[in-house]
Amino acid sequence: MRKSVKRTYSRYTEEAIRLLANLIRSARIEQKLTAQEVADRAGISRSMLQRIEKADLRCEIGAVFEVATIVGVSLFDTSQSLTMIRKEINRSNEKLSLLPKTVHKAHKVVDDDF
Amino acid sequence: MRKSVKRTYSRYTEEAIRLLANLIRSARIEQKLTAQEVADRAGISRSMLQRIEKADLRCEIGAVFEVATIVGVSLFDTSQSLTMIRKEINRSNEKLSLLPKTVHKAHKVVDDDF
DNA sequence: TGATTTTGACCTATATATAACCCATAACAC
DNA sequence: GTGTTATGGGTTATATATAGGTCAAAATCA
Repeated sequence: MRKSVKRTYSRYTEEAIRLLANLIRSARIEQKLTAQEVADRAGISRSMLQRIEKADLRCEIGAVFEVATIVGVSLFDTSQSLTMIRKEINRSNEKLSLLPKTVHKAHKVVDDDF
Repeated sequence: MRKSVKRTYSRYTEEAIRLLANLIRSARIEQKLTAQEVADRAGISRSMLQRIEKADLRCEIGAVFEVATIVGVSLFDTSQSLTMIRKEINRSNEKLSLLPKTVHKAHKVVDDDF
């Protein structure tokens, strides 16, 4: 079953996406690309691009990132290139392999006997 | 009407989201937070968090960013704080106000009369 | 100015994502 | 080792996002 979904977001989340949306729109206009053009290239509908540029929080992250890539907005400042981002992925994979696989909370050792 | 959606993504998009997913999982485990805990805090289901950590491209960007925020992964290197990100938003708003509102392609001046 | 194009805001039918289960197994703590 | 919890991988009913369309208004350009 599914409950009706009503999300809340932190201020930081909202504004981060707001910034990303603004950057995307700026970049598109600077490059004189029509909304329809970008939508076509990204494989999405124009109405979807509208939502992305309006910072709609419920857009698919893949669609948003794809549009960002198309208009030239880099997602990670540290890694604007594919090779850079791959290095970062490798680093994170190494790190993950060293970390425990699961997180365990302390047993609920019923310590209430005093 | 709606056509069946089959998306394609650039390599860069895929790997950027892969990196983000890895960073999220690392951060969660480092902080000894259970998947269920993070999901609850983010207001999403555990299965959704699983998809986020597996770099599923079709997750809502709001949910992904919210989880990132919760476990402490900064979205923009340049702006880890709310005040910083707001400055960036202001800058982008100024920029947008200076840009043309729409993009126009050259008229298809039917120049085929020669 | 007028011609042309882009955009924003709707709407609808349908494909799809989602929450909430379940279960088996893995991982950890002791 | 045992006991406990976390996780991965499914399934299902339903809420919701999506593509695709329309229309009017705004913006650009000659």
